[in-house]
Amino acid sequence: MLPKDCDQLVFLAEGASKLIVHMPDLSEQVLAFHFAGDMIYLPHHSQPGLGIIALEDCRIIGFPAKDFLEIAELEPSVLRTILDRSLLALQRSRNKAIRLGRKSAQERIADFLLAMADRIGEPEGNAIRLILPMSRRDIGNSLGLTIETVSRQFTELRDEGVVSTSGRSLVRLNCLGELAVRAGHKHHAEEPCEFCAGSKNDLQPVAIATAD
Amino acid sequence: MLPKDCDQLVFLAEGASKLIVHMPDLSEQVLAFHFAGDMIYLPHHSQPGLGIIALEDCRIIGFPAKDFLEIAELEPSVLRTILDRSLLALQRSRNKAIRLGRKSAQERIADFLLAMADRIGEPEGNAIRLILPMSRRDIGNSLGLTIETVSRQFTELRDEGVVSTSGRSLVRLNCLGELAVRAGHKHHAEEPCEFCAGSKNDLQPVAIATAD
DNA sequence: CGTGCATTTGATAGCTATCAAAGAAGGTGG
DNA sequence: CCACCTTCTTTGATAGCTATCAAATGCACG
Repeated sequence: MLPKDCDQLVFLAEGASKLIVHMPDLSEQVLAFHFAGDMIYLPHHSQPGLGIIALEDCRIIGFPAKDFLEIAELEPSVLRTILDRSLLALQRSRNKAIRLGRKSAQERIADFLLAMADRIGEPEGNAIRLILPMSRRDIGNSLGLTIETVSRQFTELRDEGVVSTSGRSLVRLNCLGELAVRAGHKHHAEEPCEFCAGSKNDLQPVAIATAD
Repeated sequence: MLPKDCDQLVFLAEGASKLIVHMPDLSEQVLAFHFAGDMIYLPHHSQPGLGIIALEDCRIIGFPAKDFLEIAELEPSVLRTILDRSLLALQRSRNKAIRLGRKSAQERIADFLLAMADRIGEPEGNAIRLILPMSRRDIGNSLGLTIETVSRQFTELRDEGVVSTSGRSLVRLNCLGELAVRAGHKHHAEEPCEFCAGSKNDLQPVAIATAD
């Protein structure tokens, strides 16, 4: 696909992808997920083994970084935009490092869901609807958890009504406040939503409409 | 110290520092260590709670990012330099995420020591001498480990002759190959050094000269 | 409707955090 | 220069969490 002999600047125009790195043990580690509008810098030269893998149909545009940046220097605003995007990527990477460094499995999953809600969530009343393009394996790989642990955390959140799921990819976040608590972002939800308040002890999770 | 009401660009001219973020539970998380020559971008605006803390006497220069970048746009090569530094920071952050995501305590410590060797190590024969400016607590905090686990891993590496220590801050990496194996970078050391070869089973670690 | 893969669920082992206490290291004041 | 004190580090014992192994269930696709 993309030439791998030099640094690449890739623009993801449409779709969703994962940025991965091949590990010495031949497995792969997910570094980040990317969505429409993202810019991805691939320093093949200083860090071999990087790769972008599509999670669904994508439209991407790639340039050799060297050439692109040389041209961009003629137009500082372009360079500035690339800088801003890189700084955003850095911020996301640091936030991820925090997740991985000192958070439990449930905190990582809750934090992940909130991060996805920010990026690809669609409001649905007081809740947020998510269509996750990545598998449980990818999620676990990205968060430093096994697929089984990811599944158990989803089950727990579902049993407690914080989220609802339908099929493999559709997730509805019923109570962002409670999720933020689970993610360790705050200590107590100020206003428990109807789902959390009711289903914490005994109620079954509400069925989720698959949309039309 | 530095104004915290707007994004800052900080240049560390001399010394060593840690970049931290204050967590909701009032504890702090170490995001990165920085050394002479590093550029650090502090997005106070989009991510409150960041801070730079000196680990030893430092000389630092800080600018409001907005003003600096406006001026830098007039000189593309400057902007380009800042971009390159940011991309380097991104790469380091991603590597750290890998460490935190799927590595054991020993792998994290070994990887950390190799990373420090690259940045502030001084060759000493076939070994590398490190003067660590940060405490065990900072190391653990940075790697997502407790201070006790860090200490246990140091002890193990010391008992096996891979490293020698003297006092709190002086560490000598006796066998980079073995350390790389411990870090999970490769599977077998091609040429075990004198220390590793001899002390793997029974020899005591060699005393380390404190240098004058 | 059957096949294959992803997910879920269950039981157990291993690793690291936590709790507790002893032992160095460095700094201070006598 | 030495005794003391504070802080950091090391060491030990235990509990908790997650990985691992194993098997069942569910979902998508042909």
